[in-house]
Amino acid sequence: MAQEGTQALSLREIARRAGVSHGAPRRYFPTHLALLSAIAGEGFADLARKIAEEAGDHRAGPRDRLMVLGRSYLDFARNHRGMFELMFRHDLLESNQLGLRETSLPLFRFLVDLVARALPEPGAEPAVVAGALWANLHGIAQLWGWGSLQLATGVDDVEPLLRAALAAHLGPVDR
Amino acid sequence: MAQEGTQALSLREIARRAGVSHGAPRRYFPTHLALLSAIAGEGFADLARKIAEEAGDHRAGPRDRLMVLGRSYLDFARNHRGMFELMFRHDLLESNQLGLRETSLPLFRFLVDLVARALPEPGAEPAVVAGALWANLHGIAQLWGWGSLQLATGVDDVEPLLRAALAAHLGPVDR
DNA sequence: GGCACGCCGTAGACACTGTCTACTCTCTCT
DNA sequence: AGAGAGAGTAGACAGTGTCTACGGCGTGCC
Repeated sequence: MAQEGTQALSLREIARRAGVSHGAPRRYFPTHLALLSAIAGEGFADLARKIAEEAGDHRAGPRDRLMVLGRSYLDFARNHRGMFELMFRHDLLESNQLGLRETSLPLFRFLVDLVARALPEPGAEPAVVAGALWANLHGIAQLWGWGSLQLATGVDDVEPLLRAALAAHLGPVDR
Repeated sequence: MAQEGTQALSLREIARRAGVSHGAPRRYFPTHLALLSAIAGEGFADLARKIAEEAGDHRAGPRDRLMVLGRSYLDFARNHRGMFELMFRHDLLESNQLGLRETSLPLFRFLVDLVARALPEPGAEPAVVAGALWANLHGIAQLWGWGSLQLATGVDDVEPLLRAALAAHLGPVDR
């Protein structure tokens, strides 16, 4: 159900699985895009929950928690490919139904907070570093998801890339 | 024409614009996906050409050329949004028609080469660093493209993010 | 108690889409 | 001249998202 391809998301197919007629969803979602946006919103909520669970351990250091966060992000992208792709479909974010774009803000603030505490020198702007780090995670998730990175780098495990990304943005681990 | 949305890419619409009947494209491309793959292939060729032009100046240092490369990548993503999205559509790369995935390999090799020469210490694996850097560029392009990064970081210019990404993966600029 | 009114779902129409197939036209080669 | 291949047309088919008319159903009001 998590990765059945985009044809399983047709309005009529969704209605069919719900056991209702093809016109029924229209009572609740004015358009197909609105329905998909709602589903994507659920995805963002799931991701936030998962990350809060796994990276929420306050006893661990910020650097370790960022590592866990990154792994959670990549895991989510891999294990829920269809959902991940749906969440970042540009036509959904473009129309911005249900404030979908804002949905990722709390998650980002969590990231900024961790980055601010993990940064070695207080000179760098945490929001910018966090933005660059998020972009890096996201890019790895995307490119890895469709095999480009494996093909290009010859690596078959995503861990070294994650490690490299964190070391790059937060400085080497030994300090 | 570069950003008219996905509905302009319907098989029948393409045929209409070409002034032929809806069945004609089928002579050359067995399926809609194959046609889109061919278009995406053109996109990769364009991007490679643009980058070779702009970052191909051998007199400049590798670090500066990487900066130019990054800017080219982000420019391309911004100025050809529809094409950029098409190029990295997972269903195209999945089906891998016309070896679409391999199309980006020369470009990546170019990147690895530059990274290898720009890296401060020879200890790091250039392919991994290049992969992480590519992912970072790609992530910035994506997230920036739909406004999430602007919203999250409060920045309205990509340049600081690009600078941060390069500094992160290649070390600070003053060395 | 009768009844109007929302809410919810159904079913059909409409204009699309991608694919498949039968058909025509035109050019080339023998 | 005639056959065959290549290229394009046009119609059918199942499927899609949206729109509209219609039918139950319960609730509140007089």
